[in-house]
Amino acid sequence: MKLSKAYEPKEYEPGIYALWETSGAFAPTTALALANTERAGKGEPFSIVMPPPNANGNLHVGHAYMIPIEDILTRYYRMNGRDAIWIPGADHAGFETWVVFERTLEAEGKSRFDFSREQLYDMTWDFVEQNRGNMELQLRALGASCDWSRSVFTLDEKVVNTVYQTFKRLWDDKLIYRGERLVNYCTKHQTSFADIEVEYREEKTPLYYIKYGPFTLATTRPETKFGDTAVAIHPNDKRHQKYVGQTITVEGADGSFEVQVITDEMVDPKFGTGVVKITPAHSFDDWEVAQRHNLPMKVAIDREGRMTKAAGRFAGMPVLEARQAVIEALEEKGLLVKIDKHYKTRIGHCYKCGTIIEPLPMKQWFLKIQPLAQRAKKAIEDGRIKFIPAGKGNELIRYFNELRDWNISRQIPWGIPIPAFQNKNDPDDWIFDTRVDQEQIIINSKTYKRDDDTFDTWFSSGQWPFITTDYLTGGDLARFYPTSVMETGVDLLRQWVARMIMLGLYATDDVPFRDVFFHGLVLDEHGIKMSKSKGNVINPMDVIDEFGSDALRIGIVMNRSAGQAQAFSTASVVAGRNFCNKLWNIARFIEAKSEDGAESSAAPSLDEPSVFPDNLTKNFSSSASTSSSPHGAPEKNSSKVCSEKRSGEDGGESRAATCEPESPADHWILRQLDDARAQINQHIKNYRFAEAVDTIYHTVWDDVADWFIEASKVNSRSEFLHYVLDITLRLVHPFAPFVSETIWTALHDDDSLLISQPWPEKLSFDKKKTDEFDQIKELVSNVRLVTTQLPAGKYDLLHENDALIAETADLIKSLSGLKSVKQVKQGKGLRLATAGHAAWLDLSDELIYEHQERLETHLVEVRQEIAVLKKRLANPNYTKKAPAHLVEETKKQLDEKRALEARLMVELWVATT
RNA sequence: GGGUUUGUAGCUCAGUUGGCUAGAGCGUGCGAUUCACAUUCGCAAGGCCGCAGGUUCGAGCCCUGCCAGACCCACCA
Repeated sequence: MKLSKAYEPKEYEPGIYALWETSGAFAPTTALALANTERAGKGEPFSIVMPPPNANGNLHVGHAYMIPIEDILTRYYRMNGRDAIWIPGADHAGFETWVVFERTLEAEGKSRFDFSREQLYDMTWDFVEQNRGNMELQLRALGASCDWSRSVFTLDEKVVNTVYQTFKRLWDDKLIYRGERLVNYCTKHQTSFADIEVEYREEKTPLYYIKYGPFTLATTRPETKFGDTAVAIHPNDKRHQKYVGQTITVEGADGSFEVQVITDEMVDPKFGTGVVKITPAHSFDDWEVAQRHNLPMKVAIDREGRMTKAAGRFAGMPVLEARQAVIEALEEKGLLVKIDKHYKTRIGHCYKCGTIIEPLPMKQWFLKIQPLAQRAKKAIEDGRIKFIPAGKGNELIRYFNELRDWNISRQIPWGIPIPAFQNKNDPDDWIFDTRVDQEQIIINSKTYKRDDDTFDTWFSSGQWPFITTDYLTGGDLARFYPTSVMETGVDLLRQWVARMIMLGLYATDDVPFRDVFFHGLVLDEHGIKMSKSKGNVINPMDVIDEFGSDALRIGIVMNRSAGQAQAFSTASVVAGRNFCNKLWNIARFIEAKSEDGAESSAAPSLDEPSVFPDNLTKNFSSSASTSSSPHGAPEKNSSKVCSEKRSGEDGGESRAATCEPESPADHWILRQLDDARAQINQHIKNYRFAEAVDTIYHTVWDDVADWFIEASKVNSRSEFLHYVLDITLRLVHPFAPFVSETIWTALHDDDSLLISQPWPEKLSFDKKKTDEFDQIKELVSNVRLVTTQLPAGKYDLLHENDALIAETADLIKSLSGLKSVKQVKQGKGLRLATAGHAAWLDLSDELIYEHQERLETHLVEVRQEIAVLKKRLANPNYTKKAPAHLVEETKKQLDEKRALEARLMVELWVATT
């Protein structure tokens, strides 16, 4: 029985995930940490909170980058014995979900206004509940090793309770206030938006020049004229000074009205005519001006986007219609001077339905932000939060400085209701009360009516780290706050990360996380932003279906750096798939080897995938695993110690195998693995995931497969092969968890899981032996380089009693594809330019002659390098100022190059003689 | 208007505080190979590191200017 030739991810991934999940491996203080007392408590707890994906949606390709990163971190620190948790979540995605839900209502010919708030809330809840499972299944498909038992939905009771607690505290601290402000209002969705939720588009819109009392002014919105309460000029503008301070009468489209003439810096004398009409209720600029000058406000547009009574005979018209009608009326009256049809300006749109956002005055709940912002700013300046990439911290500091009060109300039912009630008889009397399920409450015989608004999603999301860890209530997860790292997209820097820092510091007196890693946008293959309208969206589930989850993980993490928007590359996913297959075949080879070496019952059984994973632990046999069974089976093939240290009471928790290296190849591969281990440690610590993947990729492929396994074909010990595989699997696991676990469970007949194994410790090896293998490698490369240029055929390698070559003759022969390696009295043929060892390729004179040109080229190159090095050393500034070790290094290089030159000259001399 | 950021091989991208011959994946060329893997193996070609200056013993990396792109923010009627 054999493993299938190629790794088939689909056959194994769901089963493997189920094994992890049912084994409890995702929980903090894992079996590993508990069982390994000497490892437990190593370092601080590690925690990461998942940015909750939309409960109602599907994961997109951005998640396919985010989840692997968070998973790599979690698996890595878990294997390192840290008390590690990754808390998943699901987002009710207030407005996003609301839009989708409202669309289904509309499809049924219904409107939100047909239902009460409670009904709408319940309907939406059911709607989300129906769809919620998908998202979580997709997270599993990506291999997310998060602790599902701790999953938090953004409308869970504990979320609401904490949000109310925070709101109450802010209220008591006088940081919450009710204010009339201009808000960005979508007349279709009937809700206001935060500034960052408005999508500005550059558009052509006519600029009308109209007569306005004694002035002519330019406006794009003549219909708002009914809301004008002033007209402004720049303080230094000489042209209209005589009117300043006066009240003038303006003839309009529907009768005349009076406005004051004021001066304000905001007016650009060079724009239009240098005169601006001020409409405080419908323009953000004008609102500001009105605040400064204490101007009255007239509302000309209502929440439906229609003209109010103030518009006289235009009342009830939609805005755009009114604009046209007003212009026609002005033209009739001779008040229209000209129209600039080429004028372009930026117009705000609802980012969901595209409706033009109407600035409207509205009573809203506001959070006084600056006290919170300044504290957050200081925390960043003090370096209490580390940003990756670092520049993002400075960006936040600037943002905090200019941040204005935050409108936290939304006019949609799908969200957390604002716990505030208004006295029916005194509109200014608001009280905090959490009985939001009641429309009105009576307190001290006064009737209070509920505010029907809900919180902005980011008000609750902003508290996510301390909510999910139950920090305020002191649950058992409280030890994980502040969380170790927040991993999220650059696009959420302001709307989410900034708010978590502000609210975290406010509510807990501590930063919500130590590090923030920002991932960039994943673009399509050509570097274009993915969008449904462009039809270039890549569905991660399709990619998994075709290439496997591990392949997607590797492919997407590879060649990517923090914060950068970068293209998705199918080629990289293919590389990832091939990598998994490579690892798989390494395991197959090692299995086959131990089969060869095993005499009797020791046959390993690598089962057909079709039976997998049900018979997972049964069908992959015992003796195939490292030579010592838990019951102490005798070791074979080696007098050296190969043992397995196990810990845990009833077996199966964790194991650390060791096996002494013997051959140069053994020592060498241990060094390579140890280097990889150390490098990955550094890379993970620095959040350099692409480099970490690169390291493991090349270690497995180049070192383990291409050199060590190749060498093992000549001479191998099953135990040591398994030992190498064991370490390799551990190193691979955080990056390609499925394939590594599949192999692991296949090789172990107990219940042990790779996910719970310890990360490799420092490996020891003999440097002399590793050097020997390096020399063998160099010789082999040299032979390959020469023979690949020659006609196909087998050649003989000659040496004059070289100990290493003699000892490893078979190995060299095999690796180089030689006919033989022979010891001779006198070397002849082509002398190879290999350091430290004299060896000749026994070639005919013609072949040597053909090789001559190559040699000459090589010699020229080497001589050029020598010249460069000599020049560098001849420079007194270099030898004086450069660090000593670099100068030494250069000298060493020069020596090496000269030696090489000498060898090449010998080769060439032989070739030409 | 302000800010951030990018420009490195045919393509997509790495290159950490300046320091060995600037790397990877894919692609390309030549060759090999039924015995772990064609999702294979070996070898190679391919780079004025956007342009021009500057600092330095030394610059892909630091500084200045320019060219080209991306993104974010902002109140121009």
